[in-house]
Amino acid sequence: MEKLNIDQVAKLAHVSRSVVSRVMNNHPNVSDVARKRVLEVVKKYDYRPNTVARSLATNNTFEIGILTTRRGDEALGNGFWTLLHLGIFEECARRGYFVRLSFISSEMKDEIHNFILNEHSIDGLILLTQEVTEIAIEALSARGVPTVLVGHDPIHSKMDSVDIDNYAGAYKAVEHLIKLGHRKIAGMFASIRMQESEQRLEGYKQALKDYGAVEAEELISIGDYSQNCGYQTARKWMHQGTEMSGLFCASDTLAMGALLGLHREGRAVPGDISVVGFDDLPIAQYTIPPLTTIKQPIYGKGKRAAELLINQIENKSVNGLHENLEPELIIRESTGPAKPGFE
Amino acid sequence: MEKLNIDQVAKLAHVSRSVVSRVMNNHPNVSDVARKRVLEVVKKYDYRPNTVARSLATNNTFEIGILTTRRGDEALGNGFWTLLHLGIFEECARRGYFVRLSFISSEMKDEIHNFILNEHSIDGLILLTQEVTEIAIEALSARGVPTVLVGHDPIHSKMDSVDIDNYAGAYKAVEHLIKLGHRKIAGMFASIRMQESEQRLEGYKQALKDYGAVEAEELISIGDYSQNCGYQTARKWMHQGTEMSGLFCASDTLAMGALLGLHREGRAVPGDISVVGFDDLPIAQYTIPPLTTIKQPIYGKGKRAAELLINQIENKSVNGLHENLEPELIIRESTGPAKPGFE
DNA sequence: TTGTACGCGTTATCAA
DNA sequence: TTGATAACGCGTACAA
Repeated sequence: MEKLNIDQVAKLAHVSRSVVSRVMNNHPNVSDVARKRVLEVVKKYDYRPNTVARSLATNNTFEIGILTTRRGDEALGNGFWTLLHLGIFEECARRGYFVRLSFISSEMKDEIHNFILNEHSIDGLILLTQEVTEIAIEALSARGVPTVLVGHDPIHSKMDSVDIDNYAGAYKAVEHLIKLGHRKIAGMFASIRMQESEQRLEGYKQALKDYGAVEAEELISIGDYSQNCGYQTARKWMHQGTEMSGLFCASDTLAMGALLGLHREGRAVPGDISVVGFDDLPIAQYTIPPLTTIKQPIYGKGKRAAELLINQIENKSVNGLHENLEPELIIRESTGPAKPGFE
Repeated sequence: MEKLNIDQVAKLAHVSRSVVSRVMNNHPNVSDVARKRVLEVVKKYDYRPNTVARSLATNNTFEIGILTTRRGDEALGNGFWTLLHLGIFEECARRGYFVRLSFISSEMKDEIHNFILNEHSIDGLILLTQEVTEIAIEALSARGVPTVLVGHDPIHSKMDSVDIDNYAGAYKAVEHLIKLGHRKIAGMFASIRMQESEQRLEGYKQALKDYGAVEAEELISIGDYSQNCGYQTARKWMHQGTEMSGLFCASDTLAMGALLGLHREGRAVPGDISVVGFDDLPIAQYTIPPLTTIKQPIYGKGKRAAELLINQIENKSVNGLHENLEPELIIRESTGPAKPGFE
């Protein structure tokens, strides 16, 4: 069974190539008999138009690129990214687009030019994380590639972006602890150069303020999202004798590290300290104890980003849209009432 | 700054398009002065050859596809896949290939034909997991796409594949437990329809046999790799009063579930039961207690698969190569000596 | 409704 | 060493 091209199909169907092309692209103005003849040949020989030739003629590839942060194993290996990629992939598949995957770091700025942004090879781009945006945006701005950001970036407000309401998420987490009676609630955050992280910090602070709980600098740690950071910080606090009965971690990975750190220091969760995470990674159900956390729609974020991007590609309309999805409190077993008298 | 095409570059450099083409592709037989003139124009206008047109002319796309299992969130969200994807990506990037990402499940066999295997759009394919192989292989076999399997599949022995030595890994895990004095060692495995899983079971059994430890059907569970399965199985065994002092789990996710299950049932790890996992996911360092496990080179597996695939693409040589990488025992804190008198 | 002819931007062949 | 010219396979005005 040879591979046919459009001319051979046309000949076999006794029509011109235009007719074949119209049939393949569902264009109108094709007589029923012609269409039928073409479809028979197509089916018989399993004809598929050559994607590359089609791209050359139409100047679009039906392929989008996603740029993911390239960090260390620990940060990449937490399951967050696969879910995000999956959300993007499935929406793209639904609408007929392929997905090209890349991991980039700041060391490879040159490669981004030469490799990622190869001319005409993709229709659009999704940048995962503000970190990625900072790395790649310069190379992108020159060319006019449709782009969607996952994670708002105030500096690039003309670009579509999607995120969750980080402020609200953090607020809900702290509110939950407060309603359980906790007054001294520590917080672990990643670098506030990222808007996402800054807003989680703001939500945390505002909840403390609104409810009149203890606000103190020594109850706040700024580092990164790694388990290791959570672990080290928790141990440091315990060694220093920093008093707290609640702990909000701006990611589940931080929380996981903190859980281990607290365990090492002989503190019971939630007996001595209640812990809330952020993300609701699949593993959060299986920490010891299972983690109360703020669920963010990771898959949904990816899916929505893909939607926005494809809309942009197909309508040629740049919107400067900034969308927020809602996070949700998931109560498990790492939080409990504050001990009476502890305030 | 307009985008130029090869003809415009040629005109500006006062040469013919052929010369430009040769320069861009590092072909010989170009005079130094001509080369210099071309490179000046290229640099000045930031000219990049149109990838699509090039693909049409050369009939290769410098893009490979990877097919990942599409399972539930829990199974996808454990960090394994990102690492595997990263290994593939980085090797591809090094050799100038793009990576197209897809997630497939058995429900979408049609889409695999229509979408994934689109004509001429990729140069080769990596199938992650025997599961994926089973789903996609039929559609693939018709066309002659270079393919590499991650995870050996006895049925498709003519295709290149890469895996780790699953038998040896399991053997090492059990041997470790035995040397700590354990005699009753349970094992949790995934479906033995997968060669990978079957070999882990074999390694487990053989180690028991070689060292004269207890071999018993009731100490073996066959399910899947999910945390939930580990959790349920552990609880079931405890309820039934199944005696054991060691537990080998064929994945870290199983082990994580088991850890929680044992905890719920009031068993101390490693005080009452020592647990060994498999994979060494990044999270294995942060379970409570940190998990002793068999480390497999996840990133390296991806990298090696990409190497094999690109070799195949570029040498046009199908080898039927089956490569095994070595797993390694990582001792953390979930294993300890058997209690004296417990045998 | 159909068919012809041309363009998309390269690479490859072959003669000069 | 160079430069026409012919593919590569498809989409699409435009004319019929």
